[in-house]
Amino acid sequence: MRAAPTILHLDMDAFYASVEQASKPSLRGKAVIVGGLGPRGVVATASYEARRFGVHSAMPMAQARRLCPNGAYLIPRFSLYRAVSDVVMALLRQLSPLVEPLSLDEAFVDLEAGGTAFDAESALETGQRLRADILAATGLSASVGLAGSKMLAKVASEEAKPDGLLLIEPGTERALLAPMSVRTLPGVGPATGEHLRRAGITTVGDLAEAGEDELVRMVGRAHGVGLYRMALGLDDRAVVAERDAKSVSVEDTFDVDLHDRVRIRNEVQRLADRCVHRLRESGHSGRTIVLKVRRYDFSTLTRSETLRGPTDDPAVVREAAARLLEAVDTTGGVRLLGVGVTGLADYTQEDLFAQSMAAEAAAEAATAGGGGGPAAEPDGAAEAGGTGGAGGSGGPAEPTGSTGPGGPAEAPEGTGAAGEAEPARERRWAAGSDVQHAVYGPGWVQGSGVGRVTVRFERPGSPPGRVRTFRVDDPELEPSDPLPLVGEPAVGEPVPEEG
DNA sequence: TCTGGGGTCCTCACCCTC
DNA sequence: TCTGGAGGGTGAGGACCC
Repeated sequence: MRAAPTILHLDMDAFYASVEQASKPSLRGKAVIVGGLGPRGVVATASYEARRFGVHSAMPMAQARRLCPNGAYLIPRFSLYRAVSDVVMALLRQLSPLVEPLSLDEAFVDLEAGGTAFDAESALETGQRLRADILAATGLSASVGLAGSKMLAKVASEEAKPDGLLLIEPGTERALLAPMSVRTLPGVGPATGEHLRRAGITTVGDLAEAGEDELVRMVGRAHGVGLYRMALGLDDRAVVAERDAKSVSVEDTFDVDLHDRVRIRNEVQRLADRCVHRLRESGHSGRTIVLKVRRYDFSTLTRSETLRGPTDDPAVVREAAARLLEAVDTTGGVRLLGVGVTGLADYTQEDLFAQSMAAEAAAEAATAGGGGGPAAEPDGAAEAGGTGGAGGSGGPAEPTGSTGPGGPAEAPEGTGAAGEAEPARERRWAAGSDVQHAVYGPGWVQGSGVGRVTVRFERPGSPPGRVRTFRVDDPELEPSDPLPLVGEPAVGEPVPEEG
């Protein structure tokens, strides 16, 4: 039996870059590249204008700058992207209760389950209406794929990009897929693609011809069976609305490799705290602690330890991470450190009991005048990016992307100047971030350096605004929250001048 | 100036128990 | 008592995705 083409795959076009263009009118039609701006940053999203220069996601930012020196380079503003994504996902949920978000800008929808489509005609109509609704609600374009399965719907939206819609008619799948590159199929990345190419398999048609046994021999059981079925256009995975997280992790890449063992230890502790913070936010505890280390030569290793029971105690995670670090040789330097927790469990009574015991023990230790042990730290120590005083390290680390070009270097290692009044740090203005000026109103940072910050005063829906330069410590300039892309009345705000 | 961050899934090796 | 195999748990690494 052929499935009706009622699985919809939605893909927002160049999402982060499009949001930036919508919120910054002077960037419309220009090459916009969003990603980490530090020396080790990579491109998260490039606008279609930037793609014409060969810039694409996951490319090192330095390479992107060489290819497209006149592009606008911006840091990601996830809070804004999340807000826009919420609007889009709400529109999808009006179509069906079965919506499976894959990321901020992508989702599957089972239209039949929502009663909004039951055949090709009604699916097409729904898809077109959805694209129009998204445009009206966000000002952004989206591509839609419609087919009888998730895999084919995703292939369809990929083919429809940008700003298009494609429906794959039941019965035409194999003929459509056959000439396509194996890389079209989800799960075939650079390594598998190269592996297949060496065996003379470059198209989906070649995959189908090779047969299941041959593919299993080449790429393993699970992958081989899956690949063969996809090559035949077969995919019966259901759209799943709710998925449980399986792990929580945090990691930082450093602008400069870390060598100092004390500093490395401190960073691991800080990451452990951040990880626990995220773990608690998600309402989980976890049993296996994972330490990730990427060394100076980009070789990556992980070390893990499974506890007797799940925990969300920062002291326990810190200690486990520290133990794991002891077994890792870091001579030569490390460029990335990460701490993760897997084997997640729901919050349980046992956990609460264990924690209260730990808290009691900590309180006792404190009253006994011990002091110092990490286990004695109050709960608040898990707060991410908190006061920074707990760790005693030389100030918070600078993850890649946080500094602008030519920004001040991170604090020197081992400067434990606790107690001494630190010299006031120069205010930093990351390119692309939102600001509010007491006189000129809302704007965004176009660039900064040598004590100056350049701001363009414009807002979503306004004409391109004018640029002004201020001292970085100008008291009239404040960081601000992003403005909504659509529907914000510009009452009482100064109107940007045409520049 | 090479190569982010947060995930998922799979494979393989090793150890232990039955 | 010894041996072999199955199967689960654990640890490490690789590939992939957005």
